[in-house]
Amino acid sequence: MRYPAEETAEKHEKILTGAARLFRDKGFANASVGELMKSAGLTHGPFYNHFPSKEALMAEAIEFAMGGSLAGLEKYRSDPDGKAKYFTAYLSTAHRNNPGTGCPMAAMAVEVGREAMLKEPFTRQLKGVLEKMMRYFRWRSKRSARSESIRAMSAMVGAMVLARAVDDEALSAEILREVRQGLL
Amino acid sequence: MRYPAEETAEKHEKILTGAARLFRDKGFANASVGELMKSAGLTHGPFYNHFPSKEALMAEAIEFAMGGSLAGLEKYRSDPDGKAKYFTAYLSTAHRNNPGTGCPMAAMAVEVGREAMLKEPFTRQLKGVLEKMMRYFRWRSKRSARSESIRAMSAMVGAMVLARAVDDEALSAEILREVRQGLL
DNA sequence: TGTACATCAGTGAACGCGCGTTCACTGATGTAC
DNA sequence: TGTACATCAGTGAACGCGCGTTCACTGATGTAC
Repeated sequence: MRYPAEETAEKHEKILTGAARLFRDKGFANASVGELMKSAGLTHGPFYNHFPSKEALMAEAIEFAMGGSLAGLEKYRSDPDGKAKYFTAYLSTAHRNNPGTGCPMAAMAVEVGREAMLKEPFTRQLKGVLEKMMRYFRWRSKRSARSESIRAMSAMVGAMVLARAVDDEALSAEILREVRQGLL
Repeated sequence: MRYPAEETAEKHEKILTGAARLFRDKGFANASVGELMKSAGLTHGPFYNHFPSKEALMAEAIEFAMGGSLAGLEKYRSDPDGKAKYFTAYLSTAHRNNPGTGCPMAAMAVEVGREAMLKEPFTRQLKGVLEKMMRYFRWRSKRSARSESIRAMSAMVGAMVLARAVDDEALSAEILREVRQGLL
């Protein structure tokens, strides 16, 4: 049956939100179209009314999730302690334990590296994150802002990836703590 | 037909070598048992003569690949410039372009984080790498060796993961370069 | 040392399963007159 | 304003496919006598 246009747009958004979470939690390969649609409260059929393919949804989900990260940076803007607060929130066990709502770079970048079609949106959004980090935080100097941002981003992503893969709670927490202290 | 015992051991090794490469290149989910066996010059059937399941092979492949990384550290041992050489080799475009023979942490850690059974071997081997980094390289002080090793490892893994996901050669090279300069 | 037989890794067809994707159908909504 | 009809997102069965895994069979090797 036909549905009001606004409901359709709402459902598109719901699929995207669920996909952004499930892709980060389980990876692109392990999150099935049926599961994604279920998370939006629909059966799997109408998926193709919204997206031309699973790969197209992956690309949109990357944009969506990275856009969320970008928006998340706003609240640290023009806070003199913004940088320290951001690093501390990023390198927390809460973030480690919730990949589905966490940093898309830590959760998705490895798979993006294997799928050429996903690199373009990822790269574009990463540039946006980098620019905001440079502008919103207080770095040692204006000249070093870009270098420092790249180094901080790499250290945080690496720490999160390793902390999640490690079985030993003490070591996992140590990785997060050491990298945080190295950055502050 | 029956085969000499040494050939069987050789084939086991061949499957493992191929798996360690293919898992790093394509990810666990995207490397099929059939493909793995083909890379060892066999049909898919006898896989279960060698391994009880694909998951068991994943665990062995992690051990094998991480063991290779560990062995690779030996050549930097007791070279006063060992640390700088290691960081430079790690953060090279050659390494970035060849995940299949590169760092298992950068290639596998995200998926390990999603599969409880794989965390134990990964964690054990990571501890080995960390210990060798502490002992083989010259750090600012003995007391800071562990912190510095953890920070360097995190920065390198993060840089590699991001450099591989990025579409823009200039930015990808910049990430590797900046992190290298930050560590030296 | 020679012969008969048990061993067991490799073969390749087959299994059930879940995947991404397609499609004929439904029926409330929006629109033409 | 009321009526007839076209629209189109959702339904759910079905498609072909490749996956991990199983299995009856093969036949050179190793071993018992």
